[in-house]
Formats: sequence, structure tokens, C-alpha cells
Amino acid sequence: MTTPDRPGFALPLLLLAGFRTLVDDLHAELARQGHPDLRPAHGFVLQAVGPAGTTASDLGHRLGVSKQAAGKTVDRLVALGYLERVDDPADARRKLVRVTAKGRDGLHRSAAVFDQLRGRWAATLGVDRVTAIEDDLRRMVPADVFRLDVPGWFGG
Amino acid sequence: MTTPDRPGFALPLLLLAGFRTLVDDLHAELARQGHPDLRPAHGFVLQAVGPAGTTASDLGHRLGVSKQAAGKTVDRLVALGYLERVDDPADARRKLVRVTAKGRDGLHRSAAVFDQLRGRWAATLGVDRVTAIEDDLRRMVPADVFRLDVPGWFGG
DNA sequence: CATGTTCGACAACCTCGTTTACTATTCCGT
DNA sequence: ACGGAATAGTAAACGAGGTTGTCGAACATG
Repeated sequence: MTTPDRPGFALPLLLLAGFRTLVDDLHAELARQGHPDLRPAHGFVLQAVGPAGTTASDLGHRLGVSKQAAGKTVDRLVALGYLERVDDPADARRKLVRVTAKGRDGLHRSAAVFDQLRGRWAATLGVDRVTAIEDDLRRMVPADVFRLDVPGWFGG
Repeated sequence: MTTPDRPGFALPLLLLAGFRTLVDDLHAELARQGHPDLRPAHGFVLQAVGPAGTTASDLGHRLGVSKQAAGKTVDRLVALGYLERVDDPADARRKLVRVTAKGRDGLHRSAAVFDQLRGRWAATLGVDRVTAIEDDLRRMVPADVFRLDVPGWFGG
């Protein structure tokens, strides 16, 4: 894709490109390490489920999507072996969603690969530049930006 | 969403968050300026069509998606009034895709809003920090990263 | 105990992508 | 001049991921 003519286009494009390269590298490495089915969105979900487990409704609430969407995503991750559903003995309506051992493995490997990629950026740019980017971005993004409830983002 | 425990998670998350805030702000403003149906992906498409126009196949090639996907996206943008199809008099197989006046208006307004948003970042961080982020990112991203042909990105 | 709320499930539909298949047209080599 | 190969557009079936709306079962509370 050619560089846009207008200056303002560069910043969002570069931020997206930076994110994309990191995530593409992550998933290329994860596929190599035995997780070829893990998709970018799955990391968010596994992270949101957490070590204690949750329900589909609560997961939807955390991710800012409907409980139905969260339920379907859980279905896919259960089919892939990253999550499991267990009945809640205290409430017959609820089904606890929990991360499996395979899910924890994927999460740990993701963290390790991201650490390694950040190290690669630091080796090229210098650690101070990387932390400066992080600090600057932290100042510019609102705290609740990770809610995926904006229509048109990941499907709308 | 809570801040992740592992340090390596922060960088990709912040890059995505920065991109998301810019694009969310852009589309909120575009909706206010008479383009409520313009979605994030549409900007890429309008940009890729260009002032000279193209065909659906070439558009798919430029965007790194199949010609069928490009054709369906063109269908939607034609329905919204941002693109038009005209028969190519020189080749009866081809149908030229061109940006309409409405499409050009959306593109111009997008550029203006992005310029304005970059100015807001510069007002907070300083112009030199913004350009430093852009320069650093340019060093870290490969040139062909905007090809959307990675499965799992925008649907897969 | 009746009422209202919450949870999970199901169905229908949208967007955006894929692969496979097919038609029409153009191009090119014999 | 003509028949095969490449190209353009289209269509169907599918998958991922999202949306509403509905529903029954289970809980909570008056």
C-alpha cells in the first residue's frame, strides 16, 4: 500500500501496522509452537476468562459484546480445547467457563513471545524509545478503549 | 480491561488502543458530518480505488483479498453511494470501479479529521514526540504490512 | 406463593472473508 | 481464422464473529 498523501493518515496507519506486525509475528511463532488455531481475538477472550473462570454472560459484559456472541466464541474455543464448561453446583442456570491446561499454555507462550518481540524492538530502537512510545500512548488512549462494542470494528 | 501482568502485552495493546481511539474519533466525527455509514474498512477501499478507478480484481489484488471479496465490498459501497461501476468500453469483461463525489467527500473529510486528530496528539505530547513515534514505527513495520491477507484479521 | 430477573440456548440475520465453480470475453499461437 | 489459455465478473456454500429477539428453566424477592 502506498504511503498516503495527507500527513494525518500516517499516524493511524503506522499504529495499526505496528500492532499487526507484532500480532502476526506472535501468531506465526505460536503456530510453530503447537497453537496453529489460536486467532488474535482468542487471546483477548482467554485473558478475559481469567484463572477463576466466568460465565458467558459475564464474559460478554467484560468484552463489551452480547452474551450470545460471547457464548458462540466460547463454543469455538471449547471445540479447540482452550476452554471448558462446567456446571455451577450453586446455580443450575450457570455454566462456568474455565481455561484449560492447553489454554494456559497458549497464554504463557503468548506472553513469552510478546516479551521477546518487545526485546527485539528495544534492540533496534533502544529501550527508552519503546517505553517512551508506551508512555505516550498511555496518555492518549482512554481507559475503556478495549471495549469491543464499537460497531464495525471486528464485525458489526 | 485490566492492564496485563506481563510487560510484553502492553506494547501491542497500546498500539491497538491508539489506532482504535483515532479511528473511533474519526468515525464519530464523520457520522456527525453526514457519513454515518462509513466504516473503518471503507476508508482503505476508497483509498485503494484511487482517482483513476480500478477493477474489482485489481482492487482485491491491492488489498490482498480475493477478487470475490473485493467485489462484494464494492457492491456495498455502491449501494451506499460511495462507489460506482461503469462498463469499460475497451474490454467488455471489465467494469471500472470509480469513486463518486460522495466518496471523494468522505475521503477529504477523513483526511481533514485525521490531520486535526494528529494536531490534538501534538498539542498533548508535542510535535516531536508524535513524529518520533511515526519514525520509530516506520523502522519496525515491513513495507507490505497493509496487505490484509492474513487469515483471522478482519474475518477469516 | 406469585412475580420478576437472570442465564443459557436457539434462530434469523448482517458483515466480511474464504473456496469452488461457472460464464463471458479477450488474447495468443498455430 | 480459429481453438485453447488467461482474465473479469458473478454466484453459491461456508466459516468466523457480531447483532436482535425469543424462550424455558432456575433463582430471588415481594
